[in-house]
Amino acid sequence: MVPVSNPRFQRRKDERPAEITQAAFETFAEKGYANARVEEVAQRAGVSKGLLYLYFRTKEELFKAVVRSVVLPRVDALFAKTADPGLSPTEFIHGPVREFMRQIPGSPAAIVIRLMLTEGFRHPDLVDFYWDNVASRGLDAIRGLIERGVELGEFRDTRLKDFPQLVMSPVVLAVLFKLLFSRQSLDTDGMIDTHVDILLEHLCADPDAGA
Amino acid sequence: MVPVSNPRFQRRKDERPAEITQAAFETFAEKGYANARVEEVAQRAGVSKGLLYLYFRTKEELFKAVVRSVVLPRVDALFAKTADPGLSPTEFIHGPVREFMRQIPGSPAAIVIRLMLTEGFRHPDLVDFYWDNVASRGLDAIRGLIERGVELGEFRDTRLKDFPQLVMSPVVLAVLFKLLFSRQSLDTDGMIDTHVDILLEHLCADPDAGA
DNA sequence: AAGCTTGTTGACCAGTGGGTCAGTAAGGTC
DNA sequence: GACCTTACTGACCCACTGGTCAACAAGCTT
Repeated sequence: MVPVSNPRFQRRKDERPAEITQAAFETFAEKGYANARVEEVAQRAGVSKGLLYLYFRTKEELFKAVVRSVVLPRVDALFAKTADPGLSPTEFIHGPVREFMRQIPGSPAAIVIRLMLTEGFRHPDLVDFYWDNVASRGLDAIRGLIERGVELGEFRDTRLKDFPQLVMSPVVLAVLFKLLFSRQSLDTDGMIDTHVDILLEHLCADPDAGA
Repeated sequence: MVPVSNPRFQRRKDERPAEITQAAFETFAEKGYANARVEEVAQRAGVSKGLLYLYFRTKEELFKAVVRSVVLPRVDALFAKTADPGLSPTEFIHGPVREFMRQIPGSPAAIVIRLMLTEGFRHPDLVDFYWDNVASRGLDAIRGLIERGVELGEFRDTRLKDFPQLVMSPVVLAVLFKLLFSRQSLDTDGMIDTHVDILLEHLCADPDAGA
């Protein structure tokens, strides 16, 4: 009559970190860093708090692991799509770029952005990581895209190429708007479409039209 | 030999709230809400913690008082300038609006924006306050400005008027960028100028030029 | 200068939550 | 099946901090 069939727990060394990381992401997403209890993370992962501390030295280490594990796969997937050489810069912006911008609000990326803003300046090395792996690479990609369009004679050579941030700014705003003023409705897609139209209009304008 | 000349404290009932509020603003700005200690706020205000709790019932009340006291004067000052009737919409955007946008990053408003983002969704009534008194009014002002330009025949009638957020989005981005990636340099003024140029170009474009 | 009001202090309390560790048992090995 | 390694548990510790309150004294009034 020994309860062999019902062990209190299983040893699953390899799976634990990912499971804990996932639970932590959910908890941080709901509560933010400071208000997330390590105990709750452990519970969600179906694990004791002690075990969590076996895999992650501190709460801060856990937080960093979360950001890395959530961000890196997403970014890599995105940059994989970027490598589509069959489209002209105009088509590329009007297609994949616009689609990408539409998807960010409402995706886990939005939560990561919020976490970066919320907790970022208390974790400088995390910000550096984010800059190197996400922001910097993204801005370079946009700049490169514009420059390619200029070389091809498709785009005008304006100062926009010096400020690739301008391309993404409505996306960031949309993320924050929905996060903060969730009570107010905002047609995110419409806003992004309008923005993309304005940008393409600016880039493609006939230089001889005005003066 | 009674130390009459050196009283341990002075009674300054009227000045205390403002002084405490100011100290709290500085502390919240540096540490964020969760990491700011009430004790530290009291010390900065040159006051005991007990006295602070005489003027503010809880830490949260204190936080709300801070946001109100910092935001309201600024917003009112801004909307006072807005009432300049001597400028055309184009001139108005190119002048006061652009100047306003340039000033936000680097002003206390930036800190308030960060605080709203950081702590906002744990203080819904504060978000409502901010929406009613700042965001909503600002967006209405921009929308009104564009519509006036359209009526005067100065601007094209495009979808931009449905998304006044687009006008402000680079400012928000600049604030966050400087806050987060303070290590990276960003020519905020140049970016805003470029943005304003693109917008005015879009609004003023000769509708007969293209097709 | 005595007496009163009340602005102000500072020691204190209690809840919270990050982090620890002695002990337990899963599940291999021989 | 005896033995060993170690993944895992859960009770515990304690630093920290938001909030309280009895006592104190500034500075009026008379």
